[in-house]
Amino acid sequence: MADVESKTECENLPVDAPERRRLPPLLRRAWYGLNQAFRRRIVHTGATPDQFTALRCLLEADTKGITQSELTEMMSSDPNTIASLLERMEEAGWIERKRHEKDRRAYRIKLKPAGKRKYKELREIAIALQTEVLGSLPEERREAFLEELAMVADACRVAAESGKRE
Amino acid sequence: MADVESKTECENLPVDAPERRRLPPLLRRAWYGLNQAFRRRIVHTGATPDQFTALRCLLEADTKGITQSELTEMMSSDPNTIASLLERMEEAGWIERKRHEKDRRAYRIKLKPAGKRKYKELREIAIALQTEVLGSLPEERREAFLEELAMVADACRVAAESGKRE
DNA sequence: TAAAAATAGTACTTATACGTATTATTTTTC
DNA sequence: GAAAAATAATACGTATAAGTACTATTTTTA
Repeated sequence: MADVESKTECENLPVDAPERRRLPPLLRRAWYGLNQAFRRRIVHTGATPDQFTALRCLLEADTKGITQSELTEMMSSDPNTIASLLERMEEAGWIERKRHEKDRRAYRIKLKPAGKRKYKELREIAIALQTEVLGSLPEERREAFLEELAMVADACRVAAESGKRE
Repeated sequence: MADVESKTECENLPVDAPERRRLPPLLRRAWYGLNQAFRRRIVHTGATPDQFTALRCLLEADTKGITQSELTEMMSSDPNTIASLLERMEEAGWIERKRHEKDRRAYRIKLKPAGKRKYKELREIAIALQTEVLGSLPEERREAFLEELAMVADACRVAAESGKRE
């Protein structure tokens, strides 16, 4: 792995040297910052960032209603986390869970009208924030950046899956 | 269906259309995936990803020892979270907290030898993972990507700070 | 088709995120 | 220089992340 002489000057430093930009701290800063900003902007609605993410996934999914497993996958999350998330959302009256007609182990999660209204309310705020944050990049770089971020995100998922049960 | 004139075809879709790449889900996927992968690879060491982050910050900081507030800032975290994190790390014998000699409200957090050893052990694994994930990008794009991610991360922090107490 | 393996979801646990309130101390202000 | 404001850390509460173990059900396999 140790190559390089003639590239940029940082290439001779270890990948985790404090002087270099490092992926994990940057991802952490970006995600925590975005999440905090969003939480603070929506606290008056009674929703949390994760609840918004769940509402979005449900709205964009099949109208028949997806299962908790499918939502877990869509949210890059964990079955336990999703179960308690949905429990609170059901109490709030935003969703309902009905037994799957083909597989009685599973539920179909469906958005209720109150959930759709809540989503619309939150979406405006989310779009404004996203636009604000992406505005920090030159416009001609935005699509390429998202493309590269998608590649990195996929690589992270692959790394996570590979270590699953060893 | 509104279609395109001058830009790329996606530019007429709302920024949050499911067909487009969207910053928040991508950041979520990347961060959660990276964190999960790292957690699974270090579980045998008895440490968690956040504990590693704290160890790294402490090691790279002033040898006199930083305060909890400073660590909170460095980790983009919260004073409460840091307090309980450090409590566990102190029990594990990796750090110690001494009263600050100038400001008796504050502590100086110092790495103990066991903490330094633990960090060295974890660092190898962290570097391998980071290299693996960044390897998903063409080499000539990596520095620019990190640069742009830093800009986005800063914008996220600014957005989070601006909504702090309103 | 009966036993084994896989899957959907829950219960319980620990770690983290972060909000509000409180205490101890320092800094600011009048 | 004393009261007011700010700051460092803690206590307590709720939400989320994710692991292990468990139940109920479905699918696979022998």
